[in-house]
Amino acid sequence: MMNDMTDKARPDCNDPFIEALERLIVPMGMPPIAARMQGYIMLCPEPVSLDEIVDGLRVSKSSASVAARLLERYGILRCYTERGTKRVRYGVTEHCAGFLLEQMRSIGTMAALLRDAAGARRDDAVTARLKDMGAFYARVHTALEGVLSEGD
Amino acid sequence: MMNDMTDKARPDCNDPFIEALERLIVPMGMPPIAARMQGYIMLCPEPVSLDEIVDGLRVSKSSASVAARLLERYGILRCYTERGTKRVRYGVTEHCAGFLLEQMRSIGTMAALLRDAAGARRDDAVTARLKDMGAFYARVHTALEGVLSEGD
DNA sequence: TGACATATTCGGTATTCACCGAATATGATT
DNA sequence: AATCATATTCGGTGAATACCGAATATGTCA
Repeated sequence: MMNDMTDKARPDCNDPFIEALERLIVPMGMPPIAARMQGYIMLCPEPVSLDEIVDGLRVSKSSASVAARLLERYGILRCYTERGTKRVRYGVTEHCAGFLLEQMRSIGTMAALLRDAAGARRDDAVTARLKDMGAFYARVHTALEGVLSEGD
Repeated sequence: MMNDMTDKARPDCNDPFIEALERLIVPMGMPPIAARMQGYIMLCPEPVSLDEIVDGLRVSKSSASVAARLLERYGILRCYTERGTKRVRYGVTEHCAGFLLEQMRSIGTMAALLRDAAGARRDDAVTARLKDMGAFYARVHTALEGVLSEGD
């Protein structure tokens, strides 16, 4: 039975790391509460319950629930359940790799879009440019794949 | 004196590439008109004027101006001026590298945030985790730097 | 300097997003 | 099946974003 965190181990919701992470990933499309939650849970030594997140971040239960589900879907958080209770806890995945996987995925998608667009074009200069870009993005995608699989 | 594009060479604003690119980068925080403009200009053989963009994408002149400036700031478009006229034209940069540079930059920033946060932590398990993550993100950043400089 | 062409800024408006608390759904136990 | 604890969904509301057209700024030429 995991204990709730003592006040000493509980992150401060105004921690500079949380604020900096929010400034980094919110402009990238991450909703604000999800961003802060990611930062908060990254600073927690153990997985935390929704109620602890609610207390720690001072947000509504429903907002916490929605954000946690989103982060789980992105591979940033992992959900832990427990026999005998409906309560769940969320902890960070290894490396919060969701952040990197999402970027790798978008680069791979871009490479595919460019390759498809090159196949559809009729102007030679545009076709050549799209092919060149597509190959470049594919190279970057392959490199990312390599370094991300080494990290396992 | 560059001629305006003929109808044959002018991209269709409903081109599948433009729509797919919009679906990819708008959720990443790119404003919709800027996303469509990027796709449109990537399909143009030559740099295009704001009026051509307005006609091609069916948006207001002011929206086109704001979006073009934003894409220029992101390193995705390049602005071409011409003696004797105030008119400007926008064309894509090499590889639209702004997309990749921005991702590399965010990974580098993440590595730095983690390193700083590890230095500030007092719980050993959290410190170790942040250090490990920071090193991982730094490795990915370095690999991206490598492959992006080869692309030049 | 004035006229004109062009880009940019500004304020208004509609739409979307973000967040909340209430209502509802769900899981566990007796 | 009833009860309770917990998570999730839903609808309302305010804030932020997106886009427009008018107003303004800016560059060029005579």
